[in-house]
Amino acid sequence: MPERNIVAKELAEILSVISHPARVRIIEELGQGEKDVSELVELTGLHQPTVSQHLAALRSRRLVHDRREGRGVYYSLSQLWLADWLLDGLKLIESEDLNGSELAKAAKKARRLWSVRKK
Amino acid sequence: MPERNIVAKELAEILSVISHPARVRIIEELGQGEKDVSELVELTGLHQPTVSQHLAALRSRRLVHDRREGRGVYYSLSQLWLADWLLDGLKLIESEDLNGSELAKAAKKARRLWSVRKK
DNA sequence: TTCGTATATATGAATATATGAATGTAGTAA
DNA sequence: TTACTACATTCATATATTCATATATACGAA
Repeated sequence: MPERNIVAKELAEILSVISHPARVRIIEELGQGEKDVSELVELTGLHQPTVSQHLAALRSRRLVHDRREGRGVYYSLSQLWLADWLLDGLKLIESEDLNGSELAKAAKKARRLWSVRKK
Repeated sequence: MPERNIVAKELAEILSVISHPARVRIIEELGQGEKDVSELVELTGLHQPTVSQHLAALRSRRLVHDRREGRGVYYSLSQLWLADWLLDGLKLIESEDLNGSELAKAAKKARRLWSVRKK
């Protein structure tokens, strides 16, 4: 079944672009709406070049889209549901150690925080 | 927001366990139901030690559960919806290059194949 | 043009991950 | 016990990622 292997490989590649703490954070922040690099730097507490590098990785897979306006470059999710899909994945953490571990609680809280889409 | 960072890190860690072609395949195969190592070796065409290593990775995050019966060790998904969730992620491929590229077509086909849960 | 701000890219050292070969262990049958 | 089958682990090597620093580019204002 070479077809399944090809698709599995592609999917794995996309997932590995996503599977980095900084990139998860960026995706969730962008789930709240378009932001420019400075905002993302501030929100994540990372160095600007680091943020740019992660954005480049996300861009390379077209997970995000960029738009230049004036001095800033504004990023948004190519598909807004990506953030929601990721949030659903949080359930993996929530039930991982079954009974309300600290981590599971944090995950629930984060899911609540992030799933509110601010206007 | 240290809470978000902790959760993002955890989620990223789980995603990186998943984000390997062999592990995606294994998860999807297990989405069809419990299988022992030999079956997985045959289905994926990988060497047995390789399959065992990937299973160990998935086990370490409790994404799969193992059960010994006679000679074989049977694996199953800790949460069946994990396979479905992953399949939803395939939409990322399907829409990535917009108009029906070969890859997008393959992804659609794979999603059909895998989303049928055999009895 | 020059200056300042915002963002991107290049480099290199540290670290992490993957792969394949060899070996180890657990159970079954005789 | 021995031999066989099924599976797991270890280790060495190869390869890839990551982060910080330095440098480059793009644009607006003056």
